[in-house]
Amino acid sequence: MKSLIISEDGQSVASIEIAFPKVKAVKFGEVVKADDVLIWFRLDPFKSSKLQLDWLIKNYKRNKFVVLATIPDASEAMLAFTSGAKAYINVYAGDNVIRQVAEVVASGGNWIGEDMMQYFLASIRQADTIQVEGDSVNIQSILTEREYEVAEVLATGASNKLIARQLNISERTVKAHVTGIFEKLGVDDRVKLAMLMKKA
Amino acid sequence: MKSLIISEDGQSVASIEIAFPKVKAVKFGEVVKADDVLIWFRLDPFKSSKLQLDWLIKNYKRNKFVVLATIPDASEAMLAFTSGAKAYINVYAGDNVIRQVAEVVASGGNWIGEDMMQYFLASIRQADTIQVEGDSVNIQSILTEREYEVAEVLATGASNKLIARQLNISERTVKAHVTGIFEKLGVDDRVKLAMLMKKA
DNA sequence: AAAAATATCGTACTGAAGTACAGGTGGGTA
DNA sequence: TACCCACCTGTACTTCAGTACGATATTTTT
Repeated sequence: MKSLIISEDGQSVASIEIAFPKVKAVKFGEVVKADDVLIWFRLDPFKSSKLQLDWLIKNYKRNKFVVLATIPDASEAMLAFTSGAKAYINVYAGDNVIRQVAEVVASGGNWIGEDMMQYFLASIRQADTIQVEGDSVNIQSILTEREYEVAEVLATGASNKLIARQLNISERTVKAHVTGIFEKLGVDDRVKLAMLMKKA
Repeated sequence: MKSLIISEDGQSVASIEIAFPKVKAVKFGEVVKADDVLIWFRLDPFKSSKLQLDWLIKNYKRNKFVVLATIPDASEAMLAFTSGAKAYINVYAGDNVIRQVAEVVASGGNWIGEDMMQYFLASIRQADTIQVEGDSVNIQSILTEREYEVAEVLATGASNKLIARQLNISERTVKAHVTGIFEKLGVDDRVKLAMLMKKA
């Protein structure tokens, strides 16, 4: 897979040059028609990340791309990934990292650095925990198995009747579980419970 | 970095053998003291993933590890990553992927397949968008200002009465807005709305 | 200027949510 | 054995959510 650098000023990136001596570089705004080309997109730190990415995905719909950040930042990374980036790396990453990322992306993977990984995990873990006296406690561990099942279905927006049907118990029993859950988690209505349960 | 395979029966894994001919394999339960060794941990599909991973991180605290799954599954992957795995791949992955993963992990990265990436993003993505005829549309842009305000307060778990007090309008008006919101977003109860509004 | 969208509020109704009394069974532990 | 816990169910009640009619006033769009 060939590589193409896109940056504000059309300048190249040293480490990519080392990894792929034949790499070309174009200015932000230029559109080069070429499938099967991996884009290395260098974000201009002085312009809106969102606008730059919007332009990229609009004009390079078919291409896989990697975002190069001058000052890596979790929320910018999130934006990059949700825009479809296959990797988000520091523009000063070494050529070995560049080669690695290129390989990973070419074979369908995503490259994620340790920081971003922590960020991802923190966001997801959070969804499943509540704060009890300062400690974050796993919801699953303080609910009984059945209660957790009820909570899971409830969090999809299901009514008590639906939950009952889904778990093959009476609506009354569902209510009993729900009440138990409320007490344990310290909430008083199903919306708050759903928010606590929210994962995906 | 050396490699070590750990599996239920102590059997090796073909593609890893190809990638790293000198790889050793030990049975689940055995503890081999060795720093700077990358563990390839093959999960037994017939036993609890959690218990297996708990054992691993207890006995191989210092080692980086990659989880090999027989039947890859998002929640198992989540478990693997939250347990500290650097990658989660199919046990039948080719030797090229194995080599790649080893490199990525050795240099401090995490390897994530496309499916898992989607799962991650779905969990974290600003839940501020909904799918309308395939496109993801920003909720804020399709609700009126007032409706969005109502939706925001509602998503904190507030009752209609509370929302009314908070926005200085009557409960009846809140209901009117809520009904309007439901229609626009295609939901029929406040729990589902709250889920749409929930941010990471 | 007419039409459409927005924001506000009223009454009345149905059905669901949530709680307050109950009660029963089975499994594990002190 | 006695007790606790998880799980299940019932009736009855109050409160809330959501909808179905309704309405008026203001602003924006056509």
